[in-house]
Amino acid sequence: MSTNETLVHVVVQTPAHSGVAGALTYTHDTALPPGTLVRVPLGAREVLGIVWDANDAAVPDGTALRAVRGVLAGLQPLDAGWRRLAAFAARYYQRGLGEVALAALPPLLRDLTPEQLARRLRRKPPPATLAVDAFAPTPIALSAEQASAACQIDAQSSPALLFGSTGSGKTEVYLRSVQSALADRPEAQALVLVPEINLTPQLEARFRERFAPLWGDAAIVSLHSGMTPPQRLKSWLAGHQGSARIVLGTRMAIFASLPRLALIVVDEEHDASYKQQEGARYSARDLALWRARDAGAKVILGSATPSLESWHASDPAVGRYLRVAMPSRIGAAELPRLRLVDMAQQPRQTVFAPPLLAAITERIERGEQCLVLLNRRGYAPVLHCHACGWKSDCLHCSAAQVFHKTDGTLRCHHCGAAQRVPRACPACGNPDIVPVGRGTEQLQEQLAALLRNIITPERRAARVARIDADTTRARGALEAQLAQVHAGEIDVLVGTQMVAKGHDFRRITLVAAVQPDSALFSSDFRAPERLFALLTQAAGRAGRDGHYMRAHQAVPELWVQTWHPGHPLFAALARHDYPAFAAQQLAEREAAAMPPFSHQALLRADARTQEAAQAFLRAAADAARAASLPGCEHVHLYPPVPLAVQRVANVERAQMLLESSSRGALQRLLAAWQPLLHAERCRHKGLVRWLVDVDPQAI
DNA sequence: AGCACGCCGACT
DNA sequence: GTCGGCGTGCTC
Repeated sequence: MSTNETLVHVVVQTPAHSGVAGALTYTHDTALPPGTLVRVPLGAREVLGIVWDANDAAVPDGTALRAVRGVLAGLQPLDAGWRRLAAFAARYYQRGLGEVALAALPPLLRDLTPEQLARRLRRKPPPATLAVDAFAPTPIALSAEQASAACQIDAQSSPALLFGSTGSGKTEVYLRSVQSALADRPEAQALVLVPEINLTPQLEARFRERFAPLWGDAAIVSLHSGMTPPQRLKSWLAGHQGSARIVLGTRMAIFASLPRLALIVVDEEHDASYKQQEGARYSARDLALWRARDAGAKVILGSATPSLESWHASDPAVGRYLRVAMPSRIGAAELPRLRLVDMAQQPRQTVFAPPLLAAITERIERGEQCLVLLNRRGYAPVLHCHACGWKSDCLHCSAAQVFHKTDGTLRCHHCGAAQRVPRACPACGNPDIVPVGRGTEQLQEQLAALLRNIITPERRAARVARIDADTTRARGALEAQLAQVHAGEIDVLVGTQMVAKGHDFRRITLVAAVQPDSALFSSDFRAPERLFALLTQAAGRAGRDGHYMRAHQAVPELWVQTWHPGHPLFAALARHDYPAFAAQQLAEREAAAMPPFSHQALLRADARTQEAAQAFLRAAADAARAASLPGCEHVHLYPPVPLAVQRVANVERAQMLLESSSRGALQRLLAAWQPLLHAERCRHKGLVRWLVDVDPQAI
């Protein structure tokens, strides 16, 4: 190394399982500030890297240092706040720093040479399309509740939990908060997270309408995985360079580079989609709280059915978050009335109980719309041969292949394997194989048959449509289908939970959940919480438009078919009493020392055989105890168990639950365990991989 | 994870 | 003779 060369520490995308965990050391002819993006040689490749603070980078011995190949000049270095966020996420979720930091950048940036990036940056003159002569945004009159909520949130610096029932106008409060956070500080930025890609367009339209006249069209950008790589890079750069003042996005947007972050909004904060389920298994909601605190920004979590974690944190006795309630629907719209159908009182094999069918019919005849929910795609979850007992089991997974009648296939929803439906039983040749159970396809078919003689006020036959992941696979398909519903061309909409979230259907007055019971007695302790949220959300689709409801003298209803009408969950649901439901659930959780009264992590192992997977987990636990790792005595290690779907794509899966009353102890154990797990891995052949899931959202 | 190097079967 | 199968092993 010549005297004018200096060492730089660079993180690159090295996987957690490789030996290289932290930063690698390179040479460069000048010092580079931390956060600078560089191209460096790595083995035979040249990869993107981020110059990192040099704290404790292990000085390599023996290996010859290589030189930085190029610097992505023209880009401000990623600031210290962003680097702290990446470092925290890597540490907390037990992944490599390089893996987390590089995955947080737009993919296109990883592939561009410095020259290509420079060209891209040059191509974009700052679009000063500020619509000076546009109308100032019409100040919408807030309801007293909204005004009070906005005011309370403004006055506090602690995180706010905006507890507002569906249709209470939470979005308007977000808009006000964004406005007040950005109005006085010309550089300040806001980040708004939504659970699903589907929800970004309507939210973006709302924000654009309000703020484009103030700050220009370029001030609002979206960031989610549905965008093309160039679009994503463009939005990311806009946030990084400060030209975007409002970034709307899904969970990945929590890692956007926002040097002047002043506010983070997490809409529908209870939604499970905020938890990443592969790679670094982060919770964007939890990171939002961390990032806001670190950046000195305000954070607002919004939900009609908050997660019990957030609800507990906002308990005045706990006082970590400020709880702000908005119980009323705006426009004097009523909350739906709950109609429970006791399936024990219905004829055997009932799909639609007669009173429900009558209610749906009545609504159609009045020109209103209905939404029917069933959380199962396809026609039937399994095909069965009564002659020999054959079932349409997937060859590669411990699950049945689902019968899709529309395209005549059997499909495994776990590994994706698909095949044509056999004409006869593959085992015994019996031509009479029958579908067992029901999916959305079948529901749509049966409803269409049951309603075929029903005539709408426009004197046409009733129409039943279906929206689920299968009908919305094509680009723009969901928008097209929603437009049909809005145009009144559809009378009954059958769908999975994807239609229960967020969308505004003005003419839907009845929502029905036909088969929600499985969640009542699930082994997952969060299942009731999720069911309550789903049914509340679904009910929220009905009767949102007070004007429409009054004009039609319509009463919004939520119908639930159940074998357990006496279940306390339904009593709370009927009263729209989330606080009572939450109090009862929290009491149970506290008694059983479950989250939020304890902290959990999962150690999962995937192997060729279930025995190998469990053997690895047992050996890992033994190693931890033998080494009496820090935190070990305060963490309970449960015995390894197979996952609910034990085998997927010919890989056997097992997991071990770790539980502790101390988050710190759990974190210390996991960190100290990491090297032992790496070492243990080599001794277990047949082991495919292992991974850690901190704060798992399902166990 | 990539991407090498490395040692054995069916093709121009 | 070589194109290519995927088994180990390394990346500052």
